[in-house]
Amino acid sequence: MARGINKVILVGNLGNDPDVKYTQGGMAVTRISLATTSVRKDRDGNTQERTEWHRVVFFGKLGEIAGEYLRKGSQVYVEGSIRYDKYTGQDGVEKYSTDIIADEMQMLGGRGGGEGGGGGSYERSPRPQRQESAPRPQSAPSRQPAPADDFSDDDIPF
Amino acid sequence: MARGINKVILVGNLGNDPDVKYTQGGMAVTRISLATTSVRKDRDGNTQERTEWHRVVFFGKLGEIAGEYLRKGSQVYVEGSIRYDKYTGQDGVEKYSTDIIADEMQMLGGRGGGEGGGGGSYERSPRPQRQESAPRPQSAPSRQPAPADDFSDDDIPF
Amino acid sequence: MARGINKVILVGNLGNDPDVKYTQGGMAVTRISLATTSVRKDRDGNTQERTEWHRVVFFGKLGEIAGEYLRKGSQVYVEGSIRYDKYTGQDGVEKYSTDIIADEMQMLGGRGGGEGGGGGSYERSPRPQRQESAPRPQSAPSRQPAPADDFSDDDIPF
Amino acid sequence: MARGINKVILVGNLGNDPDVKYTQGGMAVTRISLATTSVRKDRDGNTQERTEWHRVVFFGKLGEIAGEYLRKGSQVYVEGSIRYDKYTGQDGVEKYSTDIIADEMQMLGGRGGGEGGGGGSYERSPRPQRQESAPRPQSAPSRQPAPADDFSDDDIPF
DNA sequence: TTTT
DNA sequence: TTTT
Repeated sequence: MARGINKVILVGNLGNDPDVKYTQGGMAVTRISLATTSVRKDRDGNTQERTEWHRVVFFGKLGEIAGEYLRKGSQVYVEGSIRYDKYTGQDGVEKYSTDIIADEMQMLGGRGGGEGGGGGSYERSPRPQRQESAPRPQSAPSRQPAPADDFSDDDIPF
Repeated sequence: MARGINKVILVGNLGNDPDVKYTQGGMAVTRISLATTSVRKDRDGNTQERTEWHRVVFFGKLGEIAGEYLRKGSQVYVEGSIRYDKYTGQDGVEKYSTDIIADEMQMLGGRGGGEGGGGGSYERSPRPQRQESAPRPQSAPSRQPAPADDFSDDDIPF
Repeated sequence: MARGINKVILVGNLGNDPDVKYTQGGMAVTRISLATTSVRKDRDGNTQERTEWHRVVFFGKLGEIAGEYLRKGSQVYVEGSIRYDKYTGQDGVEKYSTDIIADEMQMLGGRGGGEGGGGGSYERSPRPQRQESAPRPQSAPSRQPAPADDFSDDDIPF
Repeated sequence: MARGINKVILVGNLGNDPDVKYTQGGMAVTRISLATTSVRKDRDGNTQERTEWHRVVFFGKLGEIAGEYLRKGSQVYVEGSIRYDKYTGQDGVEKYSTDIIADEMQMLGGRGGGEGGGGGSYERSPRPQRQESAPRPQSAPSRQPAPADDFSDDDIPF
């Protein structure tokens, strides 16, 4: 449960190769710098461009895939959320940073700038539940008021 | 892995109470009819309205929550994807239907029209992996090139 | 002013070249068929694919650009809204259709599948304000290959 | 034309009443602070909350509407883009800020927290085309409480 | 600083 | 009907 929606959708190109690090626990933390450019005409009719550089972070399996397949120049679709952080720099001054925490990624263009090329979409892996054994979901009612006749006993369909 | 993005974001009101059914396996399949209205001025300056009625489907845990908390008139945020189906009606004629398969929902407005009221956001539960035992993720490299110094050993953070 | 949000975001590939028609008033109405594919593992661990074919419609200037630059196989980002229509077929039977009305488009991949290639983003032009004499858009070709028979001479519809 | 997609979708509650200022040219520049809260379970099964405070900016007509109808506590849907700015503070130190530039807004919940209540959606007005004499917008109040000192007399910025 |  |  949460309260509110915080969703970001980006399509842009990487300004550099991804930066991949690992936590002590072995989780990948991959960062990219992603450019999106918008264009408008100013009041004198001149075309003006402005580029935003987004700091995008991928965790876990998604971070490994990003680190492996993305390269400087790659075009990529990213979906995630905004996170604002405040920290104290080495100079003792309070600083602020903004990151996009990715939870879905799709390489675009067939060969985005890297050699591996190829498009493909990946989702952030669900956090593994920490539990002794996987109990049967308690949410399923013991008695069904009415069958959903157009779905078999499979799990959630497409 | 997938190829393409198919994403729908809706904010609207329910035209009726949810319709909850269950598969033989006990999975909830809840359907709602969601109205979104757009307004424009026609060439004569008159205001014209048009309402789309979306058929939204919630599966599993999300379907149970939708069935429990949503009511006719409730305002809700839904995120999901479009699914087109083709089937043969009882009259032998081919028919087409379009559904929005929800994977996130948030009740809006503090008391959307039902008594339970209250807002809150819910995500579609991840499909449980079917496996003998949960093996340690092979994706974690045996050796880490560099520690991600700003994340502890926790799982994926906020 | 409106009531509700009806938003669709697609990234996919064209199954065919665009179909461009013009209203009697000279407005372009361009249709494409856009594929998005999702993949999941079924309960037996087998990979299953499912492709949705979206009918996307571009009006006006955006329709002209889509018709000019998109080609079969092109990868494209589309943003728009869902519209459901009900009509009576030639056989007297009521039918339903679902279209995505585009209001933003971006060609992806650096060379979308056509020769013109190159990416770029375009927005639906605002509806021209009613004015003394509506000059014929200069971008409309002097000869229309085919009338868009299902749209009157109005400006961009809902 | 542009290159890239930079899209943000937020649903949240205002932490304070809107701050409305006007440029010397009479354009409203309204700022709100919008909270979105996410919840997760940490590895010990405890519920953890994290709230992001988004700085959202509305320009022009949209800014006037936001200033008029939104209030502390109001729930609102906002669509826009992210803009990162870098500036030198009064202390001579370089600082960074992140804003969400809104181009669509919808009040939620039937009575957003203010008296006017009611939901409704508004889009950013298209930039007026350069014209002989730019008439002063009639919607701008005859007296501006405070100048929006960080925007010149230009129209809606990036 | 909001909200539940 | 696309794409990988």
